[in-house]
Amino acid sequence: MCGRYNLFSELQVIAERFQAIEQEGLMVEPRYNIAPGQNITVVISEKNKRKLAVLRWGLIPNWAKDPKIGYKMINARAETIDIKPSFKGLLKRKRCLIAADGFYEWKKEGSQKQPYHIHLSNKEPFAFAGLYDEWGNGSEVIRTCTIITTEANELMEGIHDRMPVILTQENEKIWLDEDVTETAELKKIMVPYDAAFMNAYPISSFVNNARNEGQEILNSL
DNA sequence: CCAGACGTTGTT
DNA sequence: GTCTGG
DNA sequence: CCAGACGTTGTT
DNA sequence: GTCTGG
Repeated sequence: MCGRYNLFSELQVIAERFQAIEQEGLMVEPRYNIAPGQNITVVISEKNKRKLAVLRWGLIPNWAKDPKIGYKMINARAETIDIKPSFKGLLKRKRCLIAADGFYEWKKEGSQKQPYHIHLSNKEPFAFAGLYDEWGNGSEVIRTCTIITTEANELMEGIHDRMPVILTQENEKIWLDEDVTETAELKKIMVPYDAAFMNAYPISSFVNNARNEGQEILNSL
């Protein structure tokens, strides 16, 4: 699955990488330990114009009575996303890119858990496939999102059996294309990223506590 | 029809 | 054990 | 994801 | 809102 990640590239680099021009109230600080429940930077397309936006990680469906449900909805399985009532509708109309430089997974080693940092070999930022929604109860409005997961590729297999869906730049276009509503076409691109272009290495358990921040999180053990 | 859930992960 | 908060 | 709390009453 | 279970 994907329950923690990082985004430390400069805002300008991110905006350029995703061809996203407009920005609204953006998180500028580099983040090395992004956790569910926090505000994150995403790319949304409206009328074919890409813009950066800030959403809370942990989807609260618009029909939810209790927003606490968001703490459980941090991921959506690609395999069933088109049949689950919570995600089905969003897949057609509320897709977003979630900008990242890397993510963390914990490998079970007996009773221990060893965290790993996973990133692209070229060290460039990339995007998770995500869904978002807007929730309100009359007095407040919360915009939230979730990260889609798929089975592990050859690199991830040794660490964990699931991984987030990372889109190629070509597939990012399809994902943000508002004219694309065919589930089949979208399912085709929710697949494990090519392991040949990824790298993973063990890091300190300093990352475990979500209050910990700082570049040293990326240091190899 | 209405009522009630709606999620993923990992572990058992 | 289960839920909430970071 | 992991860490950390998890309760009520009455008093300050 | 939409789906499942009774």
